[in-house]
Amino acid sequence: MPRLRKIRRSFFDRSVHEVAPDLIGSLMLVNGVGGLVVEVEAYHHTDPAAHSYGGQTPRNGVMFGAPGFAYVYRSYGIHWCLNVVCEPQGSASAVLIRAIEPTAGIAAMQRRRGLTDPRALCSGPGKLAEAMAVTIAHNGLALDRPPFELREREAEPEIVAGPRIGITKAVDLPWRYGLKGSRFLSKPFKD
DNA sequence: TGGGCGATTCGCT
DNA sequence: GCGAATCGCCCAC
Repeated sequence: MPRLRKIRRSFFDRSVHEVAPDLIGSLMLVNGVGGLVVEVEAYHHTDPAAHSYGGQTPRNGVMFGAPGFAYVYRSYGIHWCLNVVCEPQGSASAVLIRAIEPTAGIAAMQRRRGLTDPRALCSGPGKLAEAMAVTIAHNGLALDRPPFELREREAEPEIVAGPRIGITKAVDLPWRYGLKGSRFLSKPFKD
């Protein structure tokens, strides 16, 4: 397997609507555990569904900082969700990582998740955070340094888009992106 | 200081 | 398909 090019922090210094689809197919590892990104969602600061929409708070502070850093928050009081901050500093926009196709450290993920089916390990934002052991401790960490490792995809994949999941505002915006035909999505895309 | 809510998941029907 | 679990965050009081 050829050595994949490392994703630099400048990769994220672009519109979420460019970064989000460009992340599909890339390799994301945390302490060597992870796989290929197959599903993401874009959250723009002008978007009522974005955490940053109502202004800066202690929770979402990282979103207002520099691009290329991890924004981690707790969802429903139970799960952790991993985002990557995008766009020029201060625009408070991010991409939520929603699903990953496991390729590395599968045994560790199976142990953390308490199940073995590879398709169930990372098919949802809370699931992949648990499988990759992402917590609030990762909030604000740079994505181009350990424990994170991101590598560019080799070829341009076929990408599908659709409405985002689990939100109550701006529900019609088609800002969910996925790898076409992937069996590792949190939910199938409607054709 | 307190109540409502949420970028979810899982088990049960 | 539906609803409970579960708790940090945030704004109103």
